[in-house]
Amino acid sequence: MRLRGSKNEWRKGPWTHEEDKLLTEYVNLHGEGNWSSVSRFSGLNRSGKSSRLRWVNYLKPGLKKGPLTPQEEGIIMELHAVLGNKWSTIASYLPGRTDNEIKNYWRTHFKKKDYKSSHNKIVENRRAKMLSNHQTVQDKQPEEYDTKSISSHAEAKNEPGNTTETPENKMQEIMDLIQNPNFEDQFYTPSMCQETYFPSSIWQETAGDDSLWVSLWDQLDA
DNA sequence: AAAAAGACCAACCGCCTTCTC
DNA sequence: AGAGAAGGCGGTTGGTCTTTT
Repeated sequence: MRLRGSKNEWRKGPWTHEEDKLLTEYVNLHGEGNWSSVSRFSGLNRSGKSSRLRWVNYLKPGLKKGPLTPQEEGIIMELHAVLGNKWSTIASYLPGRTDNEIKNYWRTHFKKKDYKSSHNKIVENRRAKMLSNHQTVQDKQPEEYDTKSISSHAEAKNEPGNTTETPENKMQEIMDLIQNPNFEDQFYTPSMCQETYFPSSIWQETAGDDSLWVSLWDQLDA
């Protein structure tokens, strides 16, 4: 059994330059992880949690500073329409951006009343089309994919009750697939920041005729 | 010029999952 | 196997800056 951490009161509030320096030195020396050891080895009076957060959201090399680009906004919008508030997942498709940053951005920009109705329409539209396309893929084109394909993945799961044909279950299944690492390997383009950043099998047919997206980006750019 | 409102963002909190012993 | 620690995540808060009235 590991020893409990000390009961000392951790410092809270904004980080100082000196604390940032100590944390950076610690990570450069010991690498990321072992956050609970930060205070012991660096002299910082910060909790491991706080240290990790500071590093991940602010100090980590490669983080982008400055406003999000229109492309990044678009990715956030679309991924949120599919994934919901899975900020860390969304952030994983935006190199240099953190989940906290995206979460903050979403709250201040897309949660506005003006955007809400548009976004809701997109969500509904996407989900409806995803469900219908997913069915088409399963019914008509299983041979198009290898062992990581949608149909084989569903079979491999072999979960009792996953054949229940409710929209909720189907949506859940699709979301499980999208979040599956193998699924990403199979269907996502190398760079999620390029023109196509969605699994082609599901999105291809919906992208072309979806005028909602175009009008939305026009609104955002206005 | 000053107060109020809104926007932005760093950081904390609590819960859940994973890991270690 | 189970308890506790550690890590990770999403929600929320509160302080600061900017814009509006």
